[in-house]
Amino acid sequence: MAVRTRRGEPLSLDEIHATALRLIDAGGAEALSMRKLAAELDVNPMSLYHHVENKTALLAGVCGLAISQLRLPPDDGRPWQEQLRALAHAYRSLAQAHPRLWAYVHEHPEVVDRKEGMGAVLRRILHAAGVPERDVEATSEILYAFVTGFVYAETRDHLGEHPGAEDVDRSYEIAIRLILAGLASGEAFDTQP
Amino acid sequence: MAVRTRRGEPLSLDEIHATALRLIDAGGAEALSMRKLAAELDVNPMSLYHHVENKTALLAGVCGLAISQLRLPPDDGRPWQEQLRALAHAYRSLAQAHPRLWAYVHEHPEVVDRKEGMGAVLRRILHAAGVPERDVEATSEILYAFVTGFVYAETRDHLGEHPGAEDVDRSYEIAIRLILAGLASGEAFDTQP
DNA sequence: AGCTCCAGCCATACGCTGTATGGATACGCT
DNA sequence: AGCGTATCCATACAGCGTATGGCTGGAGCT
Repeated sequence: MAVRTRRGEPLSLDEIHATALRLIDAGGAEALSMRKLAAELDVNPMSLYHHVENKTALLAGVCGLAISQLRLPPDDGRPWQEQLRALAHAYRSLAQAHPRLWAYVHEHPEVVDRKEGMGAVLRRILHAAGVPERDVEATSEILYAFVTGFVYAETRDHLGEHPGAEDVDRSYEIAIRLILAGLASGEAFDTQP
Repeated sequence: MAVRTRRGEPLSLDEIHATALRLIDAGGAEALSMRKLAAELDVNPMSLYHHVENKTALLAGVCGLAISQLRLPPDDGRPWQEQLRALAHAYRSLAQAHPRLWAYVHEHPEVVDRKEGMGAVLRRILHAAGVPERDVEATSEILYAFVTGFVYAETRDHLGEHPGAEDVDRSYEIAIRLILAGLASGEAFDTQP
């Protein structure tokens, strides 16, 4: 079952994912090529294809690995405002841990299943916030878009230059409060009963 | 000055931009290649480089052409809410006119100068909305991120399947109202004087 | 008229990409 | 002993952006 490889140990999927993530962190997803990855692993490029279907599957795997790190806030008794803050914070932390990978995620939203995990928690919170039932789904999509839009822009800028973490955090605070106040007002949902 | 070309007329930058936009509308920016574009124009690939520095410059040109279509709402006396709606609407219309090109714009924000046009109008409106001076800049960036995030998601989904334009417009209405209510509340800006 | 200049166009080539195809190797199992 | 199979590798193909350099033929000048 084992073939004498030019390196010691045979390849493993985890090792592939880990090195791919390293390369992406260093140079972005567009700097990742199967050949460079193979070189990094001291392996023939084609060997990768025995562990991974193709490059997009590889990238999906790496993204899934990162997403699985997301720690969703539990449904404790805290007010919905705090729970929403916690959820946004968890998402933002994830993005900040691997900004370049997250750029890829933003550009390929299909790798993250919004129906799962995150989406459910978000809908629960919106329900608690008094959003009318028929608008919970749409509002969930909207807030997801707002947060991803903000975090995308933030991580992008952050890669370029460092404008002072204080300003950034203040911006983040303003953004969150805008959303909370908008939700709390209830003015967004009263077109017809 | 003119060389017998394999087609009749010599190439022009406008013609290049127009056909590039057509190809992008049809298959997205990633389906645009210099060779395909040249074939479409019945010209040798290298001929393009006498009118365009390279591919990214070409894409920037096409984007700029689209962006120049943006009709910024004038500073009439209307309340800031309506002006903000108008601005968002203008932006959204632009994206909907060329969704696939806009996907590229979202993924390469550097092609659009936020300091210019759009940004100035947005800051003016926020000022009228009573946003404290020191937070106008940050809030402008935030709203820009919110709107682009929403429009990006919307145009993306819209490319996949057609979930009914009514739902989409209702979502858009909710999103706008969320922002307006959040701004109107003033709760986002009272950390310290 | 003859000259140069050069804008516009094209042919060739290089290094890069993802991956289809098929062959080599070496272990576990019967 | 021999087979199945998991893993790895060599070669090759089509496509990409573009560097380099050569051709052509009108414009402008002497």
